[in-house]
Parts: sequence; C-alpha cells; structure tokens
Amino acid sequence: MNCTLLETRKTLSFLLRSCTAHSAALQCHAQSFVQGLLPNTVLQTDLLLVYSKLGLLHEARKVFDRMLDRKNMYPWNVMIASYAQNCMYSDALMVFREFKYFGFRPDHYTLPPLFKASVGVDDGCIGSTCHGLVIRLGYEGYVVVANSVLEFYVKYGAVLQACCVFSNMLCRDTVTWNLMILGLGRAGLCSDAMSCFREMLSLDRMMRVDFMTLPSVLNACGKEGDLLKVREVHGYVVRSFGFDVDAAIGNALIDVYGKCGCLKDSEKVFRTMSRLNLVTWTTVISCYGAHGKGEESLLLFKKMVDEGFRPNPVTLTAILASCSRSGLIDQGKQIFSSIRSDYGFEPSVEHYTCMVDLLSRCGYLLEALQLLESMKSSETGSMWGALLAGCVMHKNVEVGQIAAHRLFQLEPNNASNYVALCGIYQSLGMVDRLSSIRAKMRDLGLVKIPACSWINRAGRTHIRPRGPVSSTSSNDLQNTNYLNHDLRVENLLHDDDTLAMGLYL
DNA sequence: TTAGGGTTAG
Repeated sequence: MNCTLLETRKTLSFLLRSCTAHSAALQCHAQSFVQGLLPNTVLQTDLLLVYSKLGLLHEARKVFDRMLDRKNMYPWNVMIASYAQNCMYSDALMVFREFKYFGFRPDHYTLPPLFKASVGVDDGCIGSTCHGLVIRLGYEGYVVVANSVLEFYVKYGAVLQACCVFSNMLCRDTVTWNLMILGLGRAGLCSDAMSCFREMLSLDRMMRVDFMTLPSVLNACGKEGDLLKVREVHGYVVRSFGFDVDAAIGNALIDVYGKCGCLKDSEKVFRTMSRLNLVTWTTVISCYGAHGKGEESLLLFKKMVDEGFRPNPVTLTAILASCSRSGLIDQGKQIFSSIRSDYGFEPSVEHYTCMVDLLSRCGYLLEALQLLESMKSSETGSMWGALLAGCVMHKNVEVGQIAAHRLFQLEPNNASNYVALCGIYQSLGMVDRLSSIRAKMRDLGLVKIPACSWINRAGRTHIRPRGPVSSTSSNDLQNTNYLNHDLRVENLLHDDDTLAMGLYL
C-alpha cells in the first residue's frame, strides 16, 4: 500500500471510529470500496465495529463474512459480542462454534459475551462449560471475566453457586458487588442482600456504591416489605444523588413504596422525576392498581399514551390487573381486545390470566370458561385458579367443578384447589360431595399449609400464623448467611462440563 | 482496536 493510500485508509479508519449515524458509516464504506482499499483487515474491523455499534448486525455480518484474514481473533470477538449485545444469542453461539472450528482458544474478550448468550438461550450447560474454561485457561484474575461468571449464575437463578463464585473471587469491583446484591435479592434472600449492601458501603473508594447498586437494594427491601429499610436507602439516595434521580432508581422507589403500602410516597417520587420511561409508567399504573385504584390507573394509562409512550406487554398486564382488582369489566374487555388490534401483540398467558381473573371476579364465569377454552396459548394453573376463585366467590358449583378437576390434573399436589372446591360445596350445603373431596384429600395425603403474615416490628421480621399461635422470630427461618458458606468452585462443575473442557482443549 | 452490572406484571 503506497503512502497516499495508507493516509486515506487511516483517515477512513478515524472517520469510521467516530461515526454515529448509519448514513455516515455507509459513506465511509463506499469510499473504502471506491478507493480500492478493501479487503483490508484493519478497515474491515473498523467497519465491523461501527455497524455493530449502530445495531446494524446484518451489515456487520456481511463485512465479517468477506474478511479474508481469519487468523485474527479480534473480529471474531467483536462479532460474538455484537450478537450477544443485540440479544441474538444463537447467532453468537454459532459464530463461537465456527471460531472453535478454526482452532481458536477463547480469550478474556471472547468469554463474557458467551455467558450472556448462555443465559439468553436458557442453557446452563454452556455457561457451566464456559466457567470450566475460565478456570482451565486461567482467566479468573480478569475482573470482567469473573463478573461474567457471577452474572451467569445470578441470572440463571443459581444463588448458591453465585455466592460460591463471589466468595472465591480473586478481585472484585463495584459490578461484582452489584451483581451479588442483585442475585441475593432475586433469590428472596433480602436480609443477605442488605448485609451485602452494608458491607459494600464500608469498603474503600474502588468499591463505591454507584447508581446501579440502588435499584437492586430497593428491590430487596420491597420484597421484605420493610419500610424502615426503604426509608434508610431512600435517604442514602437523596444524599448521594439528590431528589431528581436516575429513572431506574426512581422506578424502584415508586415500586417499593407501593409494595410497602405507601402509595402517597410512590406518588411523590413519581411527581419529582424528570426522566420518565415506559417502566416508570408501568410501575406507577401497577401501584395504583394494587391499591384498588383502577380508575386512576386508567387515567395514567391514557396520559402515558398521550405523551407518546407505546405500552409493551408488561404495561398491558399491569393495566389489565388494575382493571381486574377494581372490577372494571368494560374497560378491561376493551384493553384486552386492543392488545392485538391496537398494539400488535398476541395476548400472552399473563394477559389471559388477568382477563379470566377479571371476568371471574365480576361473576361472568361462563364467559371466563369460554375464554380459557378458546385461547391459543397453553393453559396454566393460575388461569384455572382465577376461575375457581371466582366460582368460590359466586358459589357456582357447575363451573367450579370443571375448574377444580382441571386443576387436580395440572397441580395434583396442590391442596388449595381441593380446599376451594370444598368451600363451594360447604357454602351450598352439599355435604355428601364435601365429604367425598375430604376423603380424597386424606387418601392422597394432602394437607393445606396454613397461611401466615409477615410483620416487621422494631426492625425485626416476625411470622404470625393464622390463629392463636404466638409469633415466631424470623431468625428461626432465616439463619443462613449464604455469603459465609465454605464453598469450593470445583463443586460447581458437573462431570459433563469437565468432559466438555477436555474435549475442547 | 474488542468484554461486564440496575428498575415494571403475574
């Protein structure tokens, strides 16, 4: 390549790296072609990067496929990462298979997207095998790689394994702590999540709590329903970030106050937020709905649409659930029919469940049954459970028996369904049938687990069973500190993973 | 020249 062409190539590389628009990238690409600079590994890699950055995966793949130099790891890593970042997990894994075919060994750039892809395709074996590779190839010391391993176990719902990885990590940073708090909170180990947060607060500057830590911490507080802790964390948020917070923190605050029964506080946070997103609207709609304020939820839904936000399936579930809790039958029916016609989604299992619940609560039991029998999605216990609950409420034995017998097939070990049917028979004085169901429960060895309440008193959570039983300390139940488990990483890997590692290397 | 984290329903 002569000096002029080299200069042109360098200029185009510089321009490509600063491209922020599709048209500019296309112009640079065209110029590269016209100037006779292609194929060239450096320029093609720059094109691959810019198309990936702009989310133009089809263009990126075309560039990748035309690259003649397949010995360079860099484009492979970029292609795998681009697919993973754009949720095209199967494509990422296919490129990785090809990568292996060419005899490459993954490096510390290759592995993080593979963990993401493993979670994306819901295949724990891939992540587990990659974990084996991390150990075998000695990448445990790279904090980004180690965090990806941790993220895999957190997102895959394997909290014990996540704790094990966390305990054995050679280096940690803010992302590590954020992931661990997230994992503990998602697993319902809320006290452990809070302990983890407090430990993080006591660390030095390198591990400083950042804006991404707080939604997970708040989420854990919400699951526990501990208002005292919520206020404590909210105080920390205001001291650190002021009142006008990042959308995700604001959304978590709205949600958590709603879950603790403080709708007024949810409203206050909502009013002070300047950066709203679709999740904000969905959360606030859901909060009003959960507090039985369906009319307000509908007004917010309308305002959201007027402000240009297009509801997603989660928003539609939230508004349907709000209608259901408030018995707003006409509005609920109208929204349900608009899911396909106005918003272009196929109604999901969740949408059907809300609709069956709404119809059942309002006494339209035959209509609910017809809806269940007509739907294309696969039926779930929740749907039939909603219908059965409506039958109990409205003392309808005919539909109730259909729902109960369907539930006996779907959930053979769930005593609640038998108890619900007994409730219908009892309310109608059908003594023989009541005795028959109770006898069946005895034969099957089914026992209804008594309901209980969780009460927070002076910062301690107590469990109060129904009936005249004294309260039990939470310590009786939550006496496990997961982070202090003596765990060895080797125990996380199955024989199959070891075998896969052996085959690979 | 490439890799990582948060919030919403049921």
